[in-house]
Amino acid sequence: MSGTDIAKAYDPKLVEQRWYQAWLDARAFAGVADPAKAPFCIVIPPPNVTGVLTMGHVLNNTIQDILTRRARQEGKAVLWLPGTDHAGLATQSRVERELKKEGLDRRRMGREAFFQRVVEWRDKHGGIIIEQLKRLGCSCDWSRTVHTLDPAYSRAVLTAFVKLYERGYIYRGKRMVNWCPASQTALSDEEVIPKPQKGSLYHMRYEIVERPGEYIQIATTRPETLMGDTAVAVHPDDPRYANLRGAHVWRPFPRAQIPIIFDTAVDKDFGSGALKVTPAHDKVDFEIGQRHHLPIIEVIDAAGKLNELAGEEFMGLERFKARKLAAQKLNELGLLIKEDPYENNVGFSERADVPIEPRLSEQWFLKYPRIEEAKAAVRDGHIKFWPEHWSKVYLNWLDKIQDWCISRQVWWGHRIPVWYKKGADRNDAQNRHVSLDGPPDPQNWEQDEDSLDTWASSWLWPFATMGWPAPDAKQAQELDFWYPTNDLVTGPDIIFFWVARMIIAGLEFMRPGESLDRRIPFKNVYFTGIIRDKQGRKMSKSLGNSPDPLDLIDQYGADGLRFGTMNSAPQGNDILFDETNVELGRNFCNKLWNAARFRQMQGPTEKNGTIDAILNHFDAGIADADDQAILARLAETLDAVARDFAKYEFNTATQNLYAFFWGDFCDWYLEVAKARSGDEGTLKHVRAVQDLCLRQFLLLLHPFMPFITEELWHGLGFGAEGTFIQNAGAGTGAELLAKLATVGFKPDASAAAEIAGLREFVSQARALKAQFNLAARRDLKFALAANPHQAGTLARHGEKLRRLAGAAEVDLLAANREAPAGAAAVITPLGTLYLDLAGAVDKNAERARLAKEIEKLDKVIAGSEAKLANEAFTAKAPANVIEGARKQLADNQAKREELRRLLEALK
RNA sequence: GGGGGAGUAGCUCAGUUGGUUAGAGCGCCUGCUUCACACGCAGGAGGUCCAGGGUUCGAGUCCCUGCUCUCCCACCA
Repeated sequence: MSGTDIAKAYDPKLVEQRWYQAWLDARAFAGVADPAKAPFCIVIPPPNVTGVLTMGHVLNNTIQDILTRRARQEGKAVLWLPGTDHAGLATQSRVERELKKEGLDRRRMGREAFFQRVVEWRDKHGGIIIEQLKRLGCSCDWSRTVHTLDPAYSRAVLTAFVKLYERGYIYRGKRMVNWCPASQTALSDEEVIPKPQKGSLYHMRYEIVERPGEYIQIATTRPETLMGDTAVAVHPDDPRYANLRGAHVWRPFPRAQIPIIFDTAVDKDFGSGALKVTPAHDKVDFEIGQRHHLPIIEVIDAAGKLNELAGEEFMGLERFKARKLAAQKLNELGLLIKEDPYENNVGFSERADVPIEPRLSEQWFLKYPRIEEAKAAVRDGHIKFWPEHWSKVYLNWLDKIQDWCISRQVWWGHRIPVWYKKGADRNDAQNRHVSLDGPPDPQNWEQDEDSLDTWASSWLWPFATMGWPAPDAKQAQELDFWYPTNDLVTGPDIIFFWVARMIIAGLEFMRPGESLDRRIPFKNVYFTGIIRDKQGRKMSKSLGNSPDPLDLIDQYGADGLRFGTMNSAPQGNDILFDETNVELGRNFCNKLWNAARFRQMQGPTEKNGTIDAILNHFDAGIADADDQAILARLAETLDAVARDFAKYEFNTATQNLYAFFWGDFCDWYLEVAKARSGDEGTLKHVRAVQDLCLRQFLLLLHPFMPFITEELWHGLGFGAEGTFIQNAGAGTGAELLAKLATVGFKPDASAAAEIAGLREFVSQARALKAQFNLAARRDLKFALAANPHQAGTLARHGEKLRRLAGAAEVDLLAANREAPAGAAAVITPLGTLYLDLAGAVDKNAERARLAKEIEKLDKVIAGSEAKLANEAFTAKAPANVIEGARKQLADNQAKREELRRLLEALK
């Protein structure tokens, strides 16, 4: 911006792209590991490379950008390391959908061809999100962008696998997994979404072998699995079945004897208290089966169809059709007692949205290392969680942690680096080869078909992005410099998926033998809330309730979106998204823009306006209470925002910024400045105060609104050519006051109170005018019966008061002079203010108003009197509280006296 | 079932270690082209701080009980 031809309204489109390009051209975001500076590093939670920006990303990345920009301002060596995630199953599913349209199938294409196809798809659709993050203003070091399937990163992932295998943490096992029959892969517990389903509870009966004609009653929702039953279980304390120890029942089809067993996992109070046990198709049943050494009979195959073990009638039948048929058969055999409607929770595959099938499968598992250390790291405060309460959730999970199934039947990912001797037993470790590059004689081996869970790659993010495990010389120095990283900013929904696992990985792999503080991956974890719509629903594509952040940027500007989002996001709370918040941010940009315009209209600003340069025009002799008050507020705000940063309270920070700039600087100080049109010296001085406020405020605001602050920083001449605002610090309140002291400015503690009084006075005067529908009039005469100690105030601030109140005159009444006849009156901190209406006052209405005010005061005074009359209060309350109460009482009493006098005068 | 979080103005939320008469933005009502800004200015209405106990001289704030909403985990076949 330059000269006087500045647009009336701020147009972010003209500014944002230009500055972002300038930052990129200057490599302003490059992380330089400068040992002379304190390190500050954030690694981005890698978004899905083919994803697009959501409001969740906006929240998350705005916070990260705020932290990194503030750190640069503080003179730290800053690295915000970006990257993307290959999102294994999600991406593979999308490409498979495309293939289906073309009539293709990944199995027929073969692994290599399919992988290549996904690579092409990724390269075509990937990276959009990176460009979108740039639109938001994110100051990542893009030259370091990492993708989880990059060669170096992939080697890190496989290295971790090999190391953990060698250390005995990884094993292959037949275990119950959440099998998705649609995608034909195992899912982690976290990828299974329980949904309430309406179905039936089938009550059936099995005949007791040892007592023909006697039956045991069993309830089940899944009769289609009964062919895989290998026992019936009851609770050992259940008196109804105590006499059945050692007994057996007849499984109706295929007809076979199966034992009655006793296990505490059975709920006595559910149904009849007897449970059919199908170890192959239910997690709990599998565990019971293990305890009782039951055989495992799989009757459902990978596609969710029944197999030959289920019997001829069921073979090939889809599982839900089989359910109907099984019920029908039971009924025909007279074994189905009843079928009740029943609602229960069924686990659904998050991606394919079909009921998962608990299924035994050969999988790779990780037994987590370092669990105790991972707990200690958070419990003992080496890693701080914000808000703190998430640490309970974290510790709770680690207490009940289960082995992690890390293999996925997916091709888009890191293929498990295990080879099996051709034709040999894969479960015999003798027949395996585990290494990064495979066996020397590959013709004799075949590699495991599975790939690793995506989280088994991203859990290495804080160090594998920096060159681990094979850093070159430069990387080694940087890893040493920036690890552990400072802050991690993420959603609490991935506290187990990602955060906990990164902690474990860091402790296991980084700097073996060194202290906990050196091995943890980050020092602070800030958990954002979840952005919801106005009805409190999670934002989702299917609901269509998620606004497109890019539309919002087009409409309101990136700064407006950022500020509005932060302003409405208190720490630890979910955010109900409301576009009016973004509007608030946009409006604030405009306010800032216009305050700068106003300043420029008063005269040119200096080039390279440092604080010292500005202070050349500051005249301590001219400085009055308004200057005192605004500079004190500026100093306060610098410190308040610093405190907010220390506590990660970004919404409090935006509120402090907003209140200072709009409420104090614009609403009061700039208005007052308009009235201080004395000599050239006064003008220069007042401009200097404005410049100080604008300069320090732009610095303080910059992390929240990077574009407009950069624009104004240069437009107002504060920044030298080729420099950026992110490299200048806002400083503390004390530093500002110290600078001011060098030009003879001494803080005056009473100034703030005096200005508060003036503001109240002006407000009262305006209200008085409004009461008589005279708000727009500027030719009215006021008279003030000043309080004794306020007589000088009017003299000092008369010009300002007249201008702000819109008064032609404010007469100072002599102590003994009568108030004008027929005037309306209001009590202000300066004294009683009369508005001369020359008899136009409705006396009855005025009396009613005064009486009402007196009545209100009566109540307050009565409360104060009662409190002060209470000996317990005067004996126990601290002196300053008692003093405050006394003063309040005295003030109110005096005010009431004056009101009574005014009432009397109206008679 | 286990563990969190939250109930304050019509809406979304602040409210420091308990201490004057509980605040902001939006919305609403009234007025205003006042020489930066109508994305603005000015004035105003609007509150049983979920309910009931308790601690205290004093509770929106601390404790207990209950109610409502919400999230996470484990899930009853």
